[in-house]
Amino acid sequence: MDLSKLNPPQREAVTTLEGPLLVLAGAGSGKTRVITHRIVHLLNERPFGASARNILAVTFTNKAATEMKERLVKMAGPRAQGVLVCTFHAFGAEMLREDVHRLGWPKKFAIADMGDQLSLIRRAMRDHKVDDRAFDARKVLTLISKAKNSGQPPSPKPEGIGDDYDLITHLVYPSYQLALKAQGSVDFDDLLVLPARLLREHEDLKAKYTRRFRYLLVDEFQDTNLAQMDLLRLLTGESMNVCAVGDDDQAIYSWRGAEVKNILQFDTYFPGTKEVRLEQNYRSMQVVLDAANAVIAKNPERKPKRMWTDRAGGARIRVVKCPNDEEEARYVAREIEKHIAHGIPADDIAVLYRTNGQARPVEEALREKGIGYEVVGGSEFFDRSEVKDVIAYFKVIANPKDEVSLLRIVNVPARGIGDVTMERLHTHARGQGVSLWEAMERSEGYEDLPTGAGAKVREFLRMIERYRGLFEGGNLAHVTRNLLEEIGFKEAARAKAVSVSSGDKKVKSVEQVLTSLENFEKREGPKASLLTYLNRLSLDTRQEEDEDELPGGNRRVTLMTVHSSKGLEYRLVFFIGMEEDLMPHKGMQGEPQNLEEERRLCYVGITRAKEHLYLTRAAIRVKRGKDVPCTPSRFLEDLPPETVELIDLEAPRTGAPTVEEKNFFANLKERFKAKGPGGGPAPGTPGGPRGS
DNA sequence: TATCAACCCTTTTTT
DNA sequence: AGGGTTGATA
Repeated sequence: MDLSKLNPPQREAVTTLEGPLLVLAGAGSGKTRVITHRIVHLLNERPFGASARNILAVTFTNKAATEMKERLVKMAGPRAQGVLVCTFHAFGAEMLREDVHRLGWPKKFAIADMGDQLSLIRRAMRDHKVDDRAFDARKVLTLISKAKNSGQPPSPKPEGIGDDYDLITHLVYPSYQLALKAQGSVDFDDLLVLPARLLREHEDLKAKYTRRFRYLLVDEFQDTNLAQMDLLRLLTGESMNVCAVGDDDQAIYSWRGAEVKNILQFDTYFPGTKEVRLEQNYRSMQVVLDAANAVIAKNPERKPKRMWTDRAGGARIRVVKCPNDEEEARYVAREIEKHIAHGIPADDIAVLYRTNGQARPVEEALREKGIGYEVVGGSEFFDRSEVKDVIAYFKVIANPKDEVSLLRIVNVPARGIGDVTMERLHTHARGQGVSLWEAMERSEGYEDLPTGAGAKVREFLRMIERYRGLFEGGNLAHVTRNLLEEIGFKEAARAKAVSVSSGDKKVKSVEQVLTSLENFEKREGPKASLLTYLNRLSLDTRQEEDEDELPGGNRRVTLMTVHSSKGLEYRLVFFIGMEEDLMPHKGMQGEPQNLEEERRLCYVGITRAKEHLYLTRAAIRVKRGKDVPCTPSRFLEDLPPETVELIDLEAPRTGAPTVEEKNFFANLKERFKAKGPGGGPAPGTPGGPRGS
């Protein structure tokens, strides 16, 4: 490996192998390069005989993990296969897979998704006589998650209770945790908390893991939370060979409990930390970097740093005002078409937005033009009710104690087992202290149950048990097909639909589940089971790529939230919806820290661009089916005028610009004039707005 | 117990 | 706009 291609601080980060190391890596400073080179360097140097399996690299997403692993293998060959690259959560799941029984969970535990969590919380609320409609279960979930991540055990703590939600949380948290355990499940937070407990309470495990993982690397360290830090410290052990890479300016997950503190106080957790700063940006042109720096500079309390680049100049940033969100999308599609014609490959183009809902119009506009695209994240597929139903069948078959899923499917398709019946069974289950499933098994003796209802319940039970046996033999997709056929699932789904086309869509999504299951079996081979499939599903939200042939080869434009774009880069970036209440998002403006995080989010979005950047906004946007006038994002006003080219798409047929908008543009134009215009778009780039 | 119409609220971001 | 829930009716 050629270390001379690295700049001095990069080289230092790569070659400092022993002891704690904190790499403060600004946007585009070659962070990933440092991590991969460092791992390859470890493989080459073999300090104290260390080999690939002594290295653990933790990334933020599964996507990042896969990509890093691929890169490593490319750089270092097959010996890099032994390096473990994964997310904290995936790592935790792996640890639990082996040893969670020591904490009283079954070896075959399931991972509860957010829907499961909310159902359990709602039921716990009802058990505590809390109206689950008057109080938002999601808020309770957030509070429980915060409690877990800050190390609070599930015991009610009378002091420190503030408002109603605090009280409810203290009531509900223990019941929730008990219910979770009773159905043999763990939630996302448990994937971090329970492994830490294993290491803390079991010396042999601590020895096993610290001996195995002697070199730890953590990417995106600014977005780790307390539980992750805790786990990291336990894994690090005495050696403290830990390398954390991050950028406090890109901390955008505080809402999930991430603590920038982890980066700012790294040295107190790991005494003797060596700090390396990477301040040269290799990614973006000067213009883009100037804009990004101007936006982030307004945040107080950052680690001082100055990003610079030697890539002078660049195309001005297009700040585009569009009449409405639909026009915005069509403008984006038109420009993408032009840039592709000018030689920028589609897979070097990204459209970024604050909320997943903004993807819709863009998708439509791109489809209209026949431009291939891929939507990252946005679990739309797994949110469809028929998909959830099929998954719920899997969950019940894999784990009969999963009450949430059982209740979901017991009457889907309708088989005459209604709410009344299930309610009665539930009462019996409670009374006898058994699971709902067991109550169903014993239902023959229940007097309040009509014989017809009881018979149907037991018939359902036998059917599920029969399929449990069939699934044991592998052939998951095939068995699933039989199951769905037997219960008439597709027909029922189609019948439930409001229209023919939506019925077709439902059937198609069911078929997609089958395809995904088939692919999973192909990848995993004989060790594929329903449980491993379900666990992979909850840990890795990536959708399968469909293999459709596209006009422009298989290169696609990427559509995603700014959050998902962290760590990625594109030659051409569209950051859409640059409006107040969207970017920064509504409700994020009260607390100053929230606004600061929105600003960092904006910074992250801007710094994804290597060459061309568009910041678009709509004067009118459809929100919940209503036209809402929108004012420009305050962040636009922070852009240095000399980096900006203002474009105002023709006024719409309806809706004149608001006074604020007029003022804003007048203002920016004045500043623009004062600084002196720098001419039109840079050579070789497509022109401004033109009608279609 | 199933079905249909009226009403409701949603929306931040993700492992 | 869209899906989910509630309440009246078969």
